[in-house]
Amino acid sequence: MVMEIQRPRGTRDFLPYEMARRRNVENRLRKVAKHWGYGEIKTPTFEHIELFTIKSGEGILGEIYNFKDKGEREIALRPELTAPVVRMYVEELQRSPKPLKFYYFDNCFRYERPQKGRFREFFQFGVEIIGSARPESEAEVIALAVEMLNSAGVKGDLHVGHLGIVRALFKDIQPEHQSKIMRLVDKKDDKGLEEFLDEIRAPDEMRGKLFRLIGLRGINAVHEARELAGDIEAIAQFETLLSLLDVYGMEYTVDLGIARGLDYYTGMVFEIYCEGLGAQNQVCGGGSYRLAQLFGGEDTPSTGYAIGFDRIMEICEVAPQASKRIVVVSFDDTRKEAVVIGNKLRAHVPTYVDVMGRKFKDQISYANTIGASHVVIVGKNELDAGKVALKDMRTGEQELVTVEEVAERLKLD
RNA sequence: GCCUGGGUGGGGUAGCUGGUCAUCCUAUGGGACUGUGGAUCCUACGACUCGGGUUCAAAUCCCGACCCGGGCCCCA
Repeated sequence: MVMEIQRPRGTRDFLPYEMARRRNVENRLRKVAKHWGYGEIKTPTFEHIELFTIKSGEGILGEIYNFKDKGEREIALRPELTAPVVRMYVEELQRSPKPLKFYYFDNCFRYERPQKGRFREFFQFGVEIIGSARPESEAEVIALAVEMLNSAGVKGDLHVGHLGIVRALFKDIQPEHQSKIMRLVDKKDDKGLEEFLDEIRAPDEMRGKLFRLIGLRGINAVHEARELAGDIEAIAQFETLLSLLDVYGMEYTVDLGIARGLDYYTGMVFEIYCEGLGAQNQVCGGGSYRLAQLFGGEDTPSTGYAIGFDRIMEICEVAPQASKRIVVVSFDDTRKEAVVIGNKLRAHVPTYVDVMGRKFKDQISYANTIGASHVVIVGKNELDAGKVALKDMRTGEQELVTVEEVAERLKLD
């Protein structure tokens, strides 16, 4: 008795139909990224674990898939792709012309409890723009994210915030306390936040401003934020960003309560939410960050985001691209000719030739079962005329043509 | 990590107040119809997630593990 081996928890097999859907959506996203001038990159599936432990934040740590390799190195399967991209930049691209614009589509790994829209191996389609701290690049990145989602037929709610504004309030507090505060803000855990502020004896004035600030929403938020935080650089930049988003024609909600789970964000942050995903309603998240310095490079501002590809697949209604395919059917005395003809047709259109030793009728029946659009009949009668019979499976009509004509008519665009 | 619902052939199901050989549909292989598909008929294949426990007897009751779904947390 052998044990049946199952796939590990939180992983998936993708069958042909689902893969066709995924490729379809993937190609749409790629096309948009390409047209906006972003170049595809690929980084290793695993990295040294420090790359992710340095600055990704507590949240990520417990979720990392890690192991020691045979050379005793601590290795981690990547839980996300921003850190690897910045590592790559520091390692080999610091002296290239700015800004650098990259996109990637790859699998990531997190040890979490699987749920709807959440897996242990999942796919992110992401974008990073490196070398610009300007609101122009932030606006472009956000617009690109929305455009990509649109291309997949996904409509989401865009929320935009700015960590620099909130952080300016407590710039005198220790960094560890700051990130703890941001986490509480992110969770919208007002009670926990109050308790923590008590604990570190935060000044009353700051507390009041903080609570009002993170509650700010909508168009007047910037104006009110200025009254609360003063006329600081971050607000001016945020204001410019918002006006640029207007230029792009974006619809958005200002939300200064966005904090994000990864600790490396420093400026603009945004999230896009969608219906129909249960608890995992976020399909895209990103912002501006500074990571290069941490990885031994020069301080370099960057902006990026990642789209939860699997979540998009969950809600978008994209079907696989209709695939043409034909079946070559033959008789016992024409099987070899059928192989030759099948080979010619394969250069132009997906072609099936019987490999089951089936009889003529069953071959046609099979063609019907797999939804072939056409059948090419290779029989003695047809061959004697130097032709084959092309049968349209939908109409049932059939005509005598040459192999070249079949190729010409059915070839892929 | 926490709370909650659930696991019967490849897919979908009946049985689940313990008791013939576990039901039916579908899919798949083979066959009949013998150079023209979807139908029909015959046939083959194939399951109680795993491990303990209770019992004369467990798919059925109990416990645990594993896996799946939903929620919390976190995040994409």
